[in-house]
Amino acid sequence: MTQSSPPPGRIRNIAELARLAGVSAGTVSRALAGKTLVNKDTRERIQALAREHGFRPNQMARRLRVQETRVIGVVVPLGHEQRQHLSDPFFMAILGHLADALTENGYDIMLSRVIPDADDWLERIVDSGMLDGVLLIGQSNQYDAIEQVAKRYRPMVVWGSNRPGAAQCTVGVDNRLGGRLAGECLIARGCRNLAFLGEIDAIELNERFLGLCDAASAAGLPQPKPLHVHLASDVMAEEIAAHVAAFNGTIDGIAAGSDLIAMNTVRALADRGIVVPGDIAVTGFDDLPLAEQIIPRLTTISQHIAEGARAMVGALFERIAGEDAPSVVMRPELIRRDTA
Amino acid sequence: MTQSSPPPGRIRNIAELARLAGVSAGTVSRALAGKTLVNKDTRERIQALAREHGFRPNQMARRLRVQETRVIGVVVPLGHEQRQHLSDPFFMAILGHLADALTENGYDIMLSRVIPDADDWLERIVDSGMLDGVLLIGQSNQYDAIEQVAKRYRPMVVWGSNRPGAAQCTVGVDNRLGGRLAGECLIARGCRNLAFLGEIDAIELNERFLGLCDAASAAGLPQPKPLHVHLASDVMAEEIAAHVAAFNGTIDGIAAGSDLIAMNTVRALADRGIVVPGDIAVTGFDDLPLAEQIIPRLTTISQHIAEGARAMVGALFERIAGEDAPSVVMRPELIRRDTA
DNA sequence: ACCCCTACAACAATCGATTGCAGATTCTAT
DNA sequence: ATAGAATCTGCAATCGATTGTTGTAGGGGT
Repeated sequence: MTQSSPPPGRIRNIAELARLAGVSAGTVSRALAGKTLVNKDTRERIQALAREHGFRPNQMARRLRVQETRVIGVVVPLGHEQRQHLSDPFFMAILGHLADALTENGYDIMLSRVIPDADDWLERIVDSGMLDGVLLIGQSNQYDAIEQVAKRYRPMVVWGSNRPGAAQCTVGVDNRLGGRLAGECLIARGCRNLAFLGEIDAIELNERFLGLCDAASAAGLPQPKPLHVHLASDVMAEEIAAHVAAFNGTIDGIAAGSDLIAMNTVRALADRGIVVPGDIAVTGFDDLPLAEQIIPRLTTISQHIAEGARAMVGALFERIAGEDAPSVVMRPELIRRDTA
Repeated sequence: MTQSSPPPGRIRNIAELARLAGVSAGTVSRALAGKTLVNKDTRERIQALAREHGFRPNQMARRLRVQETRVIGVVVPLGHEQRQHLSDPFFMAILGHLADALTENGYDIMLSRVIPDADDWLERIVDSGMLDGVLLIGQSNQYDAIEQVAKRYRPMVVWGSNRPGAAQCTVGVDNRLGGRLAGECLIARGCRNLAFLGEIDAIELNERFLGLCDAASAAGLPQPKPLHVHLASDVMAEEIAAHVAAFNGTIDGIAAGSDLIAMNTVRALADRGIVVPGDIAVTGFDDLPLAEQIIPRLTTISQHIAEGARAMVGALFERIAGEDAPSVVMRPELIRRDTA
């Protein structure tokens, strides 16, 4: 608004500005950085000149020189499910919180949605020289590949499951416990025939399923049935509808692998006139904001996403500083609402 | 898996690899780039050596040199609503599609969530030297600031409204027409007292409201009431609940500014025992995937998000190539489902 | 008047890769 | 055997900023 005076001839680098100001490039650099090493008058004169010409130092050059990029890679590996979309609400919820925490600390975000075809996909990212650190959202089916890199590349934190003796620093909930909580909730309602809806190949969902089995056997119930559901949102709805159609009263409790799956399941059940939770009870997993905004409100297992995102960023900064942040395992929490 | 042989001493740059291979740095560079200028044997030998030592050229240096970064900035300006979160499902839906299109073309994504406090927020981004182009998601209340930059910086495309004579290249739907479609749908159902739920300061929502007014006056109905709703998801639900509580039967049709608002509205109405669409009809705006996964399925105005994202990326590439891609205005489309 | 110290600015090396140009080697043809 | 062409490879400049070191001018103390 107030500022105008279009730049006469555009200044492209520090050297040109230096010539214009009648000083050397080094002095301009220090002046723009606000260093006291350069005389207050010259400093302000140079800063004014830079402002007037709309000049800003090239960040690529600066970062190459200082060997610090202030960029964090946020990487979503889509190994088990290539068609899964970045718009998966869980990614987005956690990404939002990561973005908040990172931008507050002056870091930029490089977003990568990677399909791990070549086996050096993670190497390519961490060795690109473009990043000060990496946050991985989910382990997909790439646990070993991640482990390889974690052994030598420190500034990396992974959202996912923690296995004993792992080199990678993970943040996440105890998925197995979460699965058990869901199972116990369903069983307490009187459900006797449980099913699990989700993709068992992904390590996190697999553990949730195992937790559900724990709960079932503890109650002396038959082994829950795992029903496969792709994570790609376009086919998910049909798949779930097909599963639901095949129930025929054999199932009275469903633990969904995620809130998104739960939401689609409730939708599919309603389409067939099945009452939730009266006929079939349903639990979700994640506790997305969505879960309490829809009808009916989802009973679900909270992953404490906001807290987890903060923990990831905190751990990453410690590791960038050279310290050795440990993994974090959060306690999942049953949020009882309307579906179970 | 198969590859192992841990790198003996880590190679940090091309020069070290060159020494190891007994050639010059230039040759290594050409060899790794797969140029035929270097002998096939040496080329393969060097590539094998690089693979063995897990060496990858520093991208920062490369990009500085070739003056091309292969990074596109995706920027979300949060001017009118600083508390709005990146996890807004609309951002995320479009971001997902942008990410797909950009990664397919070999570009990386730098994600920025910007609160435009300093008036040079956009300059700082486009002049950083880190980006080959910029995609802006939403104009927020920064139309003029964007216009300023668009006059001199070509490779930028904006999701939002197109005003005649604008320098910025925009992609978006005709929001006013969309608003009118929503209004006409409600009126056709027999609604007589319309309300608009949304933040009128944002240019897009304002036009949707205007379109709703168009429909109302064309039908000889009173001016619809604009009811303010923050876009921050944590307060939105309460605000909407408060509006709904104040209706007392004075409103029978609601055009929501977005699907998210519509969803929360339906939820709030259900909580008060108000039947949708029987007592009050509701339309959304966006047509997120969500809209047909929830109960009840949302009647909404489609923004053709996927198509829009492709158009943005297409236009951006043309502009990067130096051509002069025009703005795109898409036709909004009424998607009739269960809420109106 | 002389010396020393401080404050400031210029010089030049550096970050790590790319690439135009020139020099060197090998090969072919005469 | 030798000119000439063809094919490689090395040298050095370049991208644009940062920063340790060196040099110089001015001021103050004796």
